[in-house]
Amino acid sequence: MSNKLVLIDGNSIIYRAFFALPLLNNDKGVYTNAVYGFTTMLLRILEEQKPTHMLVAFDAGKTTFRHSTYKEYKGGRQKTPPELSEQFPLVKELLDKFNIKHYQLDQYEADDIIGTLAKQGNEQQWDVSVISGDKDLLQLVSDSVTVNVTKKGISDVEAYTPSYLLEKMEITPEQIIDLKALMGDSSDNIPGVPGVGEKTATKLLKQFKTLEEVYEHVEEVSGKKLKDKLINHKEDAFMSKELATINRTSPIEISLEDLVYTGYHPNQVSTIFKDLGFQSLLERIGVEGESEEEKAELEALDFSIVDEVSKNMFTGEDALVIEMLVDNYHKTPIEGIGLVNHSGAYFIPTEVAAASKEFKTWAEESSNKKVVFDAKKTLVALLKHDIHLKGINFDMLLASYLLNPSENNHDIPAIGHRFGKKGILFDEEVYGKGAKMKVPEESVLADHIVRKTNVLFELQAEMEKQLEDNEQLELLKELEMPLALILGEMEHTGVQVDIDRLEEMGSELKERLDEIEQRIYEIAGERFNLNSPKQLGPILFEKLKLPVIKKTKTGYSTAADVLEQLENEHEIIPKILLYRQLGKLQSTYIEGLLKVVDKQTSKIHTRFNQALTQTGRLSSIDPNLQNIPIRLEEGRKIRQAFVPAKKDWIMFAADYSQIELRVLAHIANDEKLISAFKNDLDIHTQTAMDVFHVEKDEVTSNMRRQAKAVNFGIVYGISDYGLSQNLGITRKEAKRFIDRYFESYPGVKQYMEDIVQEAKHKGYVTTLMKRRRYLPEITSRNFNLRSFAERTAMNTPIQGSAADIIKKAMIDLHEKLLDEKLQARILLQVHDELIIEAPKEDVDSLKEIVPAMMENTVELNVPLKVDYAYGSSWFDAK
DNA sequence: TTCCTCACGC
DNA sequence: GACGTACGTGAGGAAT
Repeated sequence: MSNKLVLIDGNSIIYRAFFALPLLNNDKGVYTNAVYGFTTMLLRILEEQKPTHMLVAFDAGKTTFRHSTYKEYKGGRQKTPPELSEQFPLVKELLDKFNIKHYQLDQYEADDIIGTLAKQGNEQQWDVSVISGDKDLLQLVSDSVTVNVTKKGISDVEAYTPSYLLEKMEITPEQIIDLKALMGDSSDNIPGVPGVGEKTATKLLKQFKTLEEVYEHVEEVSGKKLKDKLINHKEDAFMSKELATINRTSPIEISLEDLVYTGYHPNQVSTIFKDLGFQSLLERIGVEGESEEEKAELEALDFSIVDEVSKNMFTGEDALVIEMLVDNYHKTPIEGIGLVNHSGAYFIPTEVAAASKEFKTWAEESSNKKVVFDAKKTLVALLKHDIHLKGINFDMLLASYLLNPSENNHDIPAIGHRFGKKGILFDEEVYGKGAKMKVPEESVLADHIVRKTNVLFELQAEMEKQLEDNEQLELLKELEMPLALILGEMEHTGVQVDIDRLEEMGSELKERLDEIEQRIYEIAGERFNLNSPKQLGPILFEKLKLPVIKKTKTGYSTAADVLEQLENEHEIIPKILLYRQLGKLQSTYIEGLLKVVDKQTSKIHTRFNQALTQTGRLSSIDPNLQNIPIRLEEGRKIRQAFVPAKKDWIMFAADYSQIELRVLAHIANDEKLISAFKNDLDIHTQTAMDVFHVEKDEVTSNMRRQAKAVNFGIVYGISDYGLSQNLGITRKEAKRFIDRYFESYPGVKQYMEDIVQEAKHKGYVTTLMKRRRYLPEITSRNFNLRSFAERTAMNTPIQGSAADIIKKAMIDLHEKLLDEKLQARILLQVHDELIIEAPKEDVDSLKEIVPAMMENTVELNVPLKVDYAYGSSWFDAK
């Protein structure tokens, strides 16, 4: 088998990579973009070329033998940026891990090392491949030496063989040197002959073959000016030739045999990849058995697998982890339980804990403090085993969320890594993912769970300290943690669903949908997949020749706002809109809800995600009960299926009226806005009066609609563009509305300006209850990123404070219902409203209690106002 | 699986 | 003047 030698021009590739890629850095703040680019290139070469011998050559230092010929050689170059310099040692370290030789030689450049070895390889008739970003190296091309030059960026190379070179540049490899001699090279400061560029040089070489020949026959050169220049700069030309010539007999101290390459060990490489933060490359090197390997590296952790729980395992300050493999803890079995405290670490198999009286006693005693990860999940999971967990003292999930909501991974291993705890694997590494996910054998499972519990135990103090520094400890302990328990109860209680009612609506819908669908096919003259915008687009805009209003990345847009503009153009449009509307009801709400109803109890148990949104709001999943239709009557009927769990009970719904705008009035301390709310005016009408400068009775419904959209925009932090889309007006008009709004409410304008400054100064904004949102992009030079951050700075204190308020109201109300010994219970929260179920006879009490608790939970300089209603279903509570 | 488009709520 | 524009969840189709 013939040998394959790969020679890489290290400097050239690293420079290319550095300038081609954005300035990435890893979690330690080390710049890695050039290393990353170099590594991707390296991996590709290893895969594609399968070298038997390999070397990466580097330039040695400032001066080379060429400087004695011409001291200006490479003069005028920009200094290498420090962000790049620091990456060279990293590349060399990386090469060591790959078992790839690298070499540099004093007074010589990488080119010369490569030239010398390429020549040796050529003589041995090896297959030689050179990789560089520099076309100078093309002089090395021969039948057995291929030179690969990176094209723009580093992702692609162009392989030069003698014939390709001839085709592309119309010259031979040897002539590359002559070409350089004539045209020079500004990047290396090689002078060449002034006025001779690539075109002229190529022409001359085609005619005379070599530089020497050119000068021997210089009289035959056509064009007087060119001739004169050649004659006048003869010395420059020959010096340039000398400079451009790669030395193929450098005094290197290595031989071809030293370059033997036998492959790398993925584990050795994976360590440095992890240090550098090259997660995406780990897979590429096939670190499959990573969990096994990694585990071997983890320090052993002592723990016992418990077969009987005993009192003396507990200290009264214990970390507890309830492990489940699937996120839906309402219907997922517990895989095992971890317990760590000052005196020991334990793995308790689920059935051992479930059967243990000792465990239940410990768990239910509130004076036993528990450190947990995700109090709500822990609580709900144990409730299913009839264990009522009390005494939760710290919730790491919520703590991590409060410290930085923009962190999107809050599981224990991720938090552990962020806080420098390395002795832990990610769940995915232990359990696998997707179809390959499975429970490992008990010893592996137990080890992983105990490690997690250990991280939890060890990090509590540090995280509390950080929260304390941020003045957020109260937010955690007095707001989010108590709320978690209430949410847990709400989820566990669930909402009763009238399945028959849903199915009835479903079959009605099905009939109507079938009918509309058939009618649409008739009008279109063909059958197609109506749910596919990709298929619908051509039908509407090609076959029926409707005007194209908007395009998406993949074709014509058929979104509702587009179709609405075409409503009167063709009879098919309203039918499609109706089909979409009803189809949504059918698939998401009827079928979707039926899928998640507990067949035994006919109840739905959503999960409120308390550690997700950037503003502090909750979200609801599996199913989402925060987006049940209400705007259109047809959809609103879905709410008829949400009913009280018990006979003679009612649904009671209470919602804050304009809570965000009231919060804005308070935070901005805007006199006009405050007085509008103090006088309990219709805020949209008031805004219309102020923006359009009209009296109350002159406000038309259209003016009010526009004013409402402006208020909406203020609350949600949308841009002039967003407002223009909302109102179907131009961006300029939208901007005028916003300007007028600010003229009317100078306090609001001042607040908006101040909060942006504050965000720039501190790097974050806060809410009423000290929730934080970091906005690093507020200082970005990118207009979009910065604008977005600015709008976020304005909006988050408003939305976030409103979220704080309703959260506190839930705690107050929950406590009050207990105090009053009412059976009423909160079922759902939908951002500004609470859904409660209660016995009929509690209604009078609720009418008093609920608004009172919600309105008085905080005191602002405007009143909070709560509206309420009740009835025999959620639909009727309107 | 993952991405895109669409649609529902606040 | 560019850029791509409140936050969420979920369904279905299409490309991988």
